[in-house]
Amino acid sequence: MADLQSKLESILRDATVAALGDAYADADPLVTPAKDARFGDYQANLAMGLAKRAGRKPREIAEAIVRHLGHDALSKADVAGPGFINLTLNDALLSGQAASMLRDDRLGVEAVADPQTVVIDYASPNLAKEMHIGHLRSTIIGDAIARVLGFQGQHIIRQNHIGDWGTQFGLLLEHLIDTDWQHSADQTIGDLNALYQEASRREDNDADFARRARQRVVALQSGDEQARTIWKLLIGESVRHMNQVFDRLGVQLTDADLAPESFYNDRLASVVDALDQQGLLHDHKGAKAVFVDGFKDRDGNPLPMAVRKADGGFGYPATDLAAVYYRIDELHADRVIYVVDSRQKDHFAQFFQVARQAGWAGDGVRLEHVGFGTIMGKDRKPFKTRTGEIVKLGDVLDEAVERAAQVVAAKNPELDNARRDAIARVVGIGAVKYADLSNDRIKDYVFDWDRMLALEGNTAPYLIYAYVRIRSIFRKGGVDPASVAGASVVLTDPTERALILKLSQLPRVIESVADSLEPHRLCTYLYEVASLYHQFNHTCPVLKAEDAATRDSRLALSWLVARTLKLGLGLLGIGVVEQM
RNA sequence: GCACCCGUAGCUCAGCAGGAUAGAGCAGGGCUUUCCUAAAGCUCAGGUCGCAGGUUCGAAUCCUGCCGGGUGCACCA
Repeated sequence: MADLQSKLESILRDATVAALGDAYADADPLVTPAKDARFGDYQANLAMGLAKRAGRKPREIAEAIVRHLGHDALSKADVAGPGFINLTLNDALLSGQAASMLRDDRLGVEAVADPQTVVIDYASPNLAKEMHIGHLRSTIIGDAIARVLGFQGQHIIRQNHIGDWGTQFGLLLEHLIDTDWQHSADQTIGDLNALYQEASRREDNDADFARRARQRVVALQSGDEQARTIWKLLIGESVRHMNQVFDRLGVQLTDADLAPESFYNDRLASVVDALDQQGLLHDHKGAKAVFVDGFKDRDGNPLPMAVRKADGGFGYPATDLAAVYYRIDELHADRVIYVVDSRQKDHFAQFFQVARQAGWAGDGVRLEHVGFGTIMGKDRKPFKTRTGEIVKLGDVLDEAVERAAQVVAAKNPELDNARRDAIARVVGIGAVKYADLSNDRIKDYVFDWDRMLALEGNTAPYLIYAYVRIRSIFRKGGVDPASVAGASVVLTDPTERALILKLSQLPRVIESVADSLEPHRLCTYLYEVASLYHQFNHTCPVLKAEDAATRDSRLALSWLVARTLKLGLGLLGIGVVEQM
């Protein structure tokens, strides 16, 4: 099922060739949804651009193309302004489009013909510390991207590149061994957090401790039994905690997706050797480093990327290089996506270039850093608690659910506690995620409870409410959605036309999110759908429609909206509820 | 110092592979409920799209230079 815009593009292309000749077969018809309903449904903007090439006036070209349109999909096509071609679709075509979307469980979004293998590296917290607000964005943006690409039919490989191997473990291990720590079953991540803070403090104040901690890392990485035993306990507890947070967030990451730094330990040497053999390694103050064109340090000297430190240990670039090699060579990635804070932009640019220079990433492989900005407090500084501490992710989720429960209780006091709390979990978590995803990811955004839980505007509660309203209609009317799925959609009101046009744009939106890796585009779209539905709802009675055919048509249209919202929110990792 | 990102209405944000009078929510003024949840809808007011050049038939959108704000430039990830 081709989407409307594709159909129009093909119609316009044919007309352009008919009007101007075969030489114009490659001209992009520049079809876009009309900016204003007064202009029609779609517009084609190619005439102005072709004027110079064809040596004719733009309006003349537009008129020639329109004369050759003569297609029964269009009820109207005319030329306006400097040469815009305004197109109005036949009602029958729109009805047909609605009917075929109703029949299609993918709502008109075709699976890609040639699926790619896409590796997505996201969440990737450092272990041994409790998850905090800084982990939110990577986790949910990455998850949304994985869902969207997965829905397209791409082969998705999630990689949670947890930091389980770095210096923080040296500190923690040394401290625990020092204090004769005994593991017990009821220890939690909170205890680990406290222990880590103690260890950090000692590092700052005790040079000997710091030295021993560094040695402990070496011991761990070379397989020392005592270190390994304690390390496994720490990792186990950290992963358990991480999974709890993922579970609450509704993130699709499991232990099967774990790709810890430690996993690459045995591969580091060979990766570094490979670079050496290609002559890419150079000495830098005793360390082995790669120098990448275009990167300079503060003094303007070439910037080294140390893959092997002077003490023989491997730097984090070595791990990243080993990982990208593994992902391309063994996982056969066509596309590797890193969802990481935009502050690491230079680092990614650097090692992507190394991967290309080393010949690991050929022309067919896309390496992409999906950067994102910082979550700010109302003071426009990085979001902290009132006392200036890092905000724990668990606390944020608790508060979100609590606040959502209050909002729901205020609006719908009849709900019993259990039901209200279940709704609050979906709405509260959804609100946090949506507030994040609906912003252009590259920008910083201000974390604001009131705004994210507001019932109006571009928020999760507004979208979920639109869904709830539709479910309520079906409930009150005692209508089984399956019974209207085959109904023919008739157009009686402009809002119905606007809705169908909007709904039919879903495939384009998905495509644009998949390409730009910007989930906020989907948010904007869903908000427009919900907003149009409320307008439709205001002017068009559904259950009390004038006749049975209109009623069924409107029920069918409502059902299509509900499915679009549910699917779209689902692709963002946000759930819906049946009532609220 | 060098590099990158951001700068759109009072506030929070869309729009930026160029297209018609720049959109939304909040806040402010006014209105709509015999009708499925008024958690809605309609409407008025509000903008030198940071500034200045350039490219173009056409620039918030592309290019250059400034001015603000932020970030990065480790043998830490």
